[in-house]
Parts: sequence; structure tokens; C-alpha cells
Amino acid sequence: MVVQRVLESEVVRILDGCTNLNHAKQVHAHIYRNNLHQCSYVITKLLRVITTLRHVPLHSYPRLLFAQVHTPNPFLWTALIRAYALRGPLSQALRLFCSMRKRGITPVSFTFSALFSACGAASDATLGVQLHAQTLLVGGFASDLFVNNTMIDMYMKCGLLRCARRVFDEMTERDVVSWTGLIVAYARRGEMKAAQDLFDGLPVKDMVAWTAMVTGYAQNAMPKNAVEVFQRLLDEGVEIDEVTLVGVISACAQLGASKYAKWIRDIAESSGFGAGSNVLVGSALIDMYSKCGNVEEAYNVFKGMRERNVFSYSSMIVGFAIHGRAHAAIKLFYDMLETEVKPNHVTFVGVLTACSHAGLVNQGQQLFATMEKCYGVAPTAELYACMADLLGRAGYLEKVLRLVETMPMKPVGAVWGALLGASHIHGNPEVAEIASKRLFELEPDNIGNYLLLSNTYASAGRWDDVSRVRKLIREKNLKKNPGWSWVEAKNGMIHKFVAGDVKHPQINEIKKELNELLERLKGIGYQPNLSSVPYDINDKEKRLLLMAHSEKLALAFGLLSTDAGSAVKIMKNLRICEDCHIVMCGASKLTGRKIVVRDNTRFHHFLNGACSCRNFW
DNA sequence: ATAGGGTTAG
Repeated sequence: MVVQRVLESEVVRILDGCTNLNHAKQVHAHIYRNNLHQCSYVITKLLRVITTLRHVPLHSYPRLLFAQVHTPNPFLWTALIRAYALRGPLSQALRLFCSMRKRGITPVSFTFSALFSACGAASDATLGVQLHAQTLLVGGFASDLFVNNTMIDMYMKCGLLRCARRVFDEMTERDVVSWTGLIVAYARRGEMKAAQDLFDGLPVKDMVAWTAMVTGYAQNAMPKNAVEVFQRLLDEGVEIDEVTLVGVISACAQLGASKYAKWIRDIAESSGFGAGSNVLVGSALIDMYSKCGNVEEAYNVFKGMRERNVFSYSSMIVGFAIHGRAHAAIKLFYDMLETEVKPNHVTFVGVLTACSHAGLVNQGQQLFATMEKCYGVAPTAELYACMADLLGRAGYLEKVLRLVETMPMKPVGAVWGALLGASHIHGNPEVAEIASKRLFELEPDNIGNYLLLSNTYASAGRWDDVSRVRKLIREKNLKKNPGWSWVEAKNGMIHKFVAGDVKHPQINEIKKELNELLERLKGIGYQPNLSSVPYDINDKEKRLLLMAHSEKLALAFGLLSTDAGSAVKIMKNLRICEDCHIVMCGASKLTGRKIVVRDNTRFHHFLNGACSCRNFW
């Protein structure tokens, strides 16, 4: 008996070090030789080990192991169920659960938790609800904290917020894990108010709960709140880790201000989770710097990372692409192919966007054609949108129409949007009509599409059609998203401008500066681009409207408030208008300043009269 | 044992 025990624990110790299936099978043979194959304890351990071996197909191996034991105990049953629950097929796990119940064997908490976590991963709410009912039938589990917590998580992952809430409300005992589960459920639904109320009522908050709030705000495009919560977390002396940092870094990326970028970079470096040693933080910082307009620093972070994964490469490639550094993006893509890191569809979105901006139609088509065969990346609707953009931008509008007809899935808005954008760039109202017809069905409330169509008509002088579109906008009661721009002054203060701004304290000085600049531009041939105004009003009124655009005010302020040698960085919430783009080009030439404008999709780097976007955006 | 996780754009 004692010898048996010693053997058992020895085998279990060996199993702990098992990292591949062959090794596990060798140990299995050893178990058999020592007549331990009927021992629940040993076989349970073996099952657990092989369950963790990802990428190894399990087939019927778990069942065969299990069948050798004459009187399996609940733990062995659970290990078997867990193997199929986590590795699939889930239906098999459920069948085993039923036979366990039929044999009168009482499950343990872990049996339910394994099944719930699998239902969550598979988003299988039907099965989850059935199992929920089982927990009520089997004595004692309705009030089991651990089981209830995994149930909340399951309902959260299935998107069933009300069910998660009911479990929470009916729990007799709750801990910080229960609260956090529900907070995340609300956050994923975008109900940050409810999440915040729950969090405020949470008696003992830990790092994970705080992180859930930071991440929740970041994911719901409320970066200011995310930063505030993070600051409070720091003030209260809560520990942080890489997950906390990633959440707040993503918020700083959305804020786009170098002040926040520096702030969080320093915190990350001194926390022990710096870019050099942590892939997660490093990749998030790459994305943040590129979205803050500092693609050089993004690249510095990239170069300084000890380990890089597909996120690091993709973020950097996308970063180069949105800054108009197409060749750098493409080169990095080919560098990546030399490493073990495999590209995914996001990587291809990045590299195809780069090809599109550089006008490299052939190279982009080549990559798209070989993507699946050579790199195992299946085309998605988003990738088709990249192709529509690539071809459309280059002027091949008919080819885009053919691509749309032949694509194997239903075109998403982005595909038609790319075609509409291309029709606008190439002044083709007929194709713009085709694209917008489909786009209005898919995105009836997206005012940008209506404006782009109206703009295309305006450029062609088709004013009747312009008013028809404007009537459509009125009928649908769509409100134009107010355009605004902001500039970070030397001290990190952010100055915000709207079109026709009168509220800024230095507005007179700014207007004077702008007027002088525009006069000097006229001296070198600038003419206000009146077709940028999609209203049927007289030319004088058009000139006045154009002059008051928020990005022009921001430019004038930026020129006034920063040092002569430094770049002016402007951010805009909408697409930059053609006339402003022309003015930025001219201003960069006249003043010798570098001007960087981030609009809603990309960065424009104006230097010496030219823009990095090659006047396509 | 259970809760928080980064890259996609017209």
C-alpha cells in the first residue's frame, strides 16, 4: 500500500514536467507497467496534462484512458469532461456529463466551471442555460460561489447581460470576482454608467477590478475617463501590471496628445513592464506613438523590443501606413516574413493599405492573390475593402465593381465606402451613385456617405442633385457631425477650435495671422477651392466659410504659439477638406515648417509644399 | 479553480 502511494506521487511528479504528447504517452506506458492505470488519481493527472497540450488533437485518447479505470471517481469524470469541454467537441462533454449524472455520480464545482467556461468560449448560450438549470437540480450548487462566478462569466461571453445580472442578484455570497464579472458584462455592452455604479459599490477593489474599469472606458471610446480612473488607481496605491497598462495606453492613443504619451511611457518603464521586456506593453506603445503622430518614436519602441509578435509587427506596419510611409511599411512586412512571426489578416490590412497609398497596384494585387496560399490568411470582407481602395484610388473604378461582384461574401459598408471615396477622388458621380445606393441601405444613418455623394455632385456642378441629397439628409433628420480641430501648445495645453470660432481668447490675433498667411498664399497662386463647399451659395459666402474652417484656425494658432523650428501638430475629428489640404501644403512651403494633421483616418505630413498622402485621402 | 488583455478603415 505504502509502495503504491510512493509510486503514485512519483508518477504525478513526472507528469508535471510533461510538455508534449509523446512524453505523456511514454509516461502512460510506465503507468501501465506499474499497474497504476486503474488509479483515478494518476489518470486524472494524466488527463489534465494532455488537456493542456494545445495544437495536439485528442481524438478518443481521453476516453480510452478513462475506460481503463473500473470505478472512476467524480474528479476523474470531471477531468474527462473538461478535456472535451475545452478541446471539443463540446457536445461530447455534455454527453459525458449526462452519463455521469445517470450513474448517480455527483459533480463537483469544477465540473460545472469547466463546462461553463467552454460554453462561454463557444458562445453557446443554449447549452449554458441547460447547465444552469442543472446546477439548481444538483444539491448545493445553486449557492456555490465558484460555480456562480463562472456562470456570470459564461453569460457575459454569450452577451446575455440580464442573465448574468440575475445570477449576481440571486447569489447569497459574492466576492470581487463576481463583481468584476458583472462590471465587464456592462462594459462590453457599452453601459459604462452602470459599470461605474457597480464599481463604486464594490466593497474591496483589487487590481483586476480597477483594470476592468480602465479597459472598459478605453474600449468604449471614453479615453479621458480611462485616464482618470487610472490616475485614481495610482493615487490609491493599487498595484498595476501589463494588462492595466495596455488599457490606459490604448486610452492615451485615442487622446493622441504627446503629453499623455510621455506620461504613460514613463510609468510603464518604471513599473517593470516596459516596452523592452513586455511584448504586450511594447505593442500598445507602438500603436500609441503612431496615433500620437510620432511614428519615429513608435519605431524606436519597436526596435527596442526584445521579443516581437504579430501585434508588434502589425501595429508598426499600420503605423507606417497611416503616416504615408508606404515603403517602410512594405519593407517591414517583408522583414517580418523572414522571422518566425506569421502575418495575420490585420497585417495584410496594413500592408495593403500601404500599397494603396503608394499607388502600388500590382504589388498589392500580387500580395492579395498569394495571401491565402502562401501565408494561410483567408480573405475577409475588410481585406476586400482594402482591395477596393487600392484599385479605386488608382482610378480603376470598373475593376472595383467587378471585384465586388466576384467576392465570395456580402460586401460590407467599407467596400462600397472605398468605391464611393474613389469615385469622389476621380470625379465620377455615376459610380458614386451606384456605391451610395448600396451604402445608404447598409449604413442609413452615416451622414458622411451622404456628404461625400453631395460633394461629388458639387464638384461636377450638379447642383440639382446636391439639393436632392441635402433634402434626403433633412428628411432622415441626420445631423452633421460638428467639425473641430485641436492643437497641443508648447506647454501641453490643448486648444480646441470649431468652424467660425469666436470663443478662443486670442481669436483676433489668430484671424490676423490666418489672413496674412492666405494673402501670401494668393501671391504664389493659391485660389480658394470653392467646390469644397457643398452648398449652393455665392462665391463670396463660400470664401468666408472656407476661411473659418477649424483646421485653418488651428494652423494659425499653431504657427503663432510654437517655436519657429518645430512642427505644428493639428488633429481633426473629421476628414480634412480639400481646400484646407491645399492651404496646409502651401503653408508648409511658405513658412518652412513641418505641419502634421491627423484627421479621422490618417496622418498628413506636409513638408515643403507636399503631403505624405500624395493628395489622396 | 473563477474576473481584466494590444493591432483593422472608406
